[in-house]
Amino acid sequence: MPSEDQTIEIAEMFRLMGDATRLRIILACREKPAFVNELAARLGSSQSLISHHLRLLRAARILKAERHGKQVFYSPADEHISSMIADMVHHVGETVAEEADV
Amino acid sequence: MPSEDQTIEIAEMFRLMGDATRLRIILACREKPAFVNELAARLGSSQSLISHHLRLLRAARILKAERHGKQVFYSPADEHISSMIADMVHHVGETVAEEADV
DNA sequence: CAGATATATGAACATATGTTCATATCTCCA
DNA sequence: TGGAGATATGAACATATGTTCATATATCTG
Repeated sequence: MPSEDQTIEIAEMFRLMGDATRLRIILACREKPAFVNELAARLGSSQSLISHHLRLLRAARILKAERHGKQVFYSPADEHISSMIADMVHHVGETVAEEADV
Repeated sequence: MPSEDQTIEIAEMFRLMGDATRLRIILACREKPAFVNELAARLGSSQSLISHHLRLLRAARILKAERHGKQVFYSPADEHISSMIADMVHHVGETVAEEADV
């Protein structure tokens, strides 16, 4: 059993992944790391919204940022988190398949 | 890449795990499945609060409920989700250890 | 340096969410 | 059947959160 502090930290991690917009950003970076404007375009969201969320994901070390001139390049920072999301993707895919079988 | 619907479903799963009270309930059931009143006592929360959260966890098939007379027994329903949480517990434990090393 | 481009940030707002309190529902037993 | 115990549920409330708009900051180029 995790400590109380760890429990809160774990919940915070899950909470960050628990918003569709943020999850899309993580998935997008997983598929192909990109600059902020590219992410905004790919996800069809405003630059401001993406940037606000990127800040949270960066602070939680889920994504990392590298500046290249005027642009900032975002990519997965935490492979463990990243593979956990992949695992959940797999899980949901399976669950849907099971339900379809019935 | 998951579909839009799947993305929302995945986010919803993470969101459910992203609240400290709910996470504590899941962890408690993982450690030792129990009746509602036991869970409330172990977590030091009100029966009402626990029950509200149990409803969400049950609906998401993260926990399952079995009635035994007047009491209702809750235990993990989804082993995959359960092991994913265990994985996150491990992850946070490691991260803390790494930071301590520095 | 001035302007343009890319990103970050702050304020404001509407909505979602967790918690509490009161009460309903269900189950057992005298 | 009536009452007590265990759980579920609804309303109300305070707070947290996601989004937008406006604007600041940073970087490059002429």
